Amino acid sequence: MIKITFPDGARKEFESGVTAMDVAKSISEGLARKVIAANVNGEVWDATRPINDDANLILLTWSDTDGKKTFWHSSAHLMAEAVEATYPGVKFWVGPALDSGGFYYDMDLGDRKLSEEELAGLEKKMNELAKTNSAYIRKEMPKAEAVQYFTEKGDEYKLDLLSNLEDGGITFYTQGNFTDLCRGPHIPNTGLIKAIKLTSVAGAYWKGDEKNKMLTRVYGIAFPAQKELDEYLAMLEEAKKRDHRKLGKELGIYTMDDDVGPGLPLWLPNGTVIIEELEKLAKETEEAAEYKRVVTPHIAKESMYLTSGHLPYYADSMFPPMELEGQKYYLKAMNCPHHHKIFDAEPKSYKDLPLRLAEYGTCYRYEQSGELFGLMRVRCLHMNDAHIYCTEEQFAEEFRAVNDMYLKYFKIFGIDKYVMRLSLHNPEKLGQKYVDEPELWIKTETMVRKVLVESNIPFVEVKDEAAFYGPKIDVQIWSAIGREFTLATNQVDFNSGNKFKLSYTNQNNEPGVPLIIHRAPLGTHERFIGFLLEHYAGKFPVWLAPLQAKILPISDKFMDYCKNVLKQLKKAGIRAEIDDRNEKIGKKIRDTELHKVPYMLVVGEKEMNENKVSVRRQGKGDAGAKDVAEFIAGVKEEIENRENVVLS
RNA sequence: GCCGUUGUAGCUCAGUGGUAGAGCACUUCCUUGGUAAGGAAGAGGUCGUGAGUUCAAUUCUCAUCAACGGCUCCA
Repeated sequence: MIKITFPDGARKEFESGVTAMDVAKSISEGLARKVIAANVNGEVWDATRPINDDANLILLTWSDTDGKKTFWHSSAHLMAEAVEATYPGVKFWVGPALDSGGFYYDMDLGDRKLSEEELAGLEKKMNELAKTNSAYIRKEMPKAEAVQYFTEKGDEYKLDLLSNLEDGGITFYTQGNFTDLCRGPHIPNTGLIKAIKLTSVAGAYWKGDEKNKMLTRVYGIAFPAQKELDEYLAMLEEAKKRDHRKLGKELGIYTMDDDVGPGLPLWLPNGTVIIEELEKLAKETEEAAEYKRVVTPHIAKESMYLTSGHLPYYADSMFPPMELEGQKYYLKAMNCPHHHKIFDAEPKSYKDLPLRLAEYGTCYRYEQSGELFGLMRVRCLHMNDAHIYCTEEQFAEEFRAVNDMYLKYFKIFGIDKYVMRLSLHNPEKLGQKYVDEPELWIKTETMVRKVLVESNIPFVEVKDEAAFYGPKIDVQIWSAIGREFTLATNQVDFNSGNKFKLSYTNQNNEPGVPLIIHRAPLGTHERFIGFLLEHYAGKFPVWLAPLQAKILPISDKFMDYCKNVLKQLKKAGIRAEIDDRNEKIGKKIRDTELHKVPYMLVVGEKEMNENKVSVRRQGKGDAGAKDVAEFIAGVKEEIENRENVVLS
């Protein structure tokens, strides 16, 4: 007999070799039907795998994350079975569950191409196979035997997987006619998979290396009930409505034009208003933090990028040079070298430090064509850039001040769904991807970590993600459709000072090399506004809204009064317009609502006689009549405070 | 850059081997209407671009450009 301990601390005795499923059945049939896997002593196991020793047991169902992931991984196997049945000879690589939901399987279909139309056929086959209620059967196999099996099969992919596995504990899973090398675990049987949707087919490099062969990747999602699939698909539809590319078009924020070029957004008047409000915020904030503004050209000679070290290593990400007077000029992909030159323009003393140079600099990056993505990934970008030149002693405080600036901004915008990522170097790549200064790396990484810890900022550490000149903190956010982006960045640079021979005279009249902080708390106009569009679902707070109030006359009899109200609003600095179309009030309200204008001011005879406006807040309906002056005072305050009223 | 998909009016989308259609938006007229679509008429597209097949191409084929879903990349 063995003792099984449950999460609530209860203990119960069972025969050795009992399975989680048996345990579940001993509790109730209903529970047993729901169990899809088990957590045994902290490891996720098949619910059907015998437990031979005393163990802590958690029964996993669909409501557990590990339950869902097991379910999706088993769904990937089911898909592989359907693929193998449909396209014999296919070879499989890996088929994991995704943290974001669903699964994929990478496969080599030889010369065959898989089109999206064929996914429906595969789905149908999967549904048939699911209904056979085939059990997922686990089998351990010695490595030699496994190698022989795949050698005979001619499956170089699984042999590659095996080459990295230790003998012992190598397992295979079989359901129906499909057998796969797999560490598991799996759900008890295919019958649990009730609703399947194969979402897309894509290419994916083998092992994620672009030098390798491109495999075919099929993405899918599955659920234990049709209703959940329907809800999932509805959620995707909702997410699409938030997509900044759709909202950007609907709200007249930006446009792209074939003649201008890919990744080169044209900012429409509405988008430009937002840019100017953001710049105003940044300038106010930076002024208060004693930054100095600078302006630099969009191009520079090759020699500067040789100095900076960007050439030749990053030439691929820069637009090719233009040649003039026997010199090569590059469009700038970053502002730092220009700022370093400004630092270097006059001799510096320690009394000049920290020196903080800020610029909304225009950069051009030759992003690969397949990478462009609305406003989030573009080839022309405006960074909320600044470089802080400081001494080692000043560094921690400066770095902390930059972090505080981030947090202040995030509060203004109500940004709370993000991850701070501390990006560290990889010692194995010193001298290649990273500047070969092992001690400096450790030293600065420790400093940065300390600032984060002391500021009580939750963060994750990621190795091999640093900039080539130093560690950095990135703020990761997700687009409406789930793509991850770096919104803001705060980077340490202990290298460029030397490269540019930057120096200052210290208290002892000796030369010192400044440390540099690269920071962009608002990222770029492009990405930040793309993000804000999705964050607010287009319903900008009043201070950012391109149009803040729209005056809606009941009929044109009240036009003179409307013009008078408009004049007062404009005088108060409120962005306002009159809807002077020959339409009924319901139509005017509907159109203004759809354009997500924060305030609608309905004006008719009553309002005209009382010198009032009937206020309607976007998304909230009629808020009653107010004196014009009272309304203006309220809105002005809302704007000046940059109130972050988020409407549902 | 790579794999797959798509490209018809300002927007969303039908459609066809015999030189195109809807809704919304737009213009004009009627209506002067009180909190999410009043009515009528009109204008608007050489069907992404180039080439090929054909008596005939928006439709079929190829190339190219762009967008979309991924992969890789993101100093």
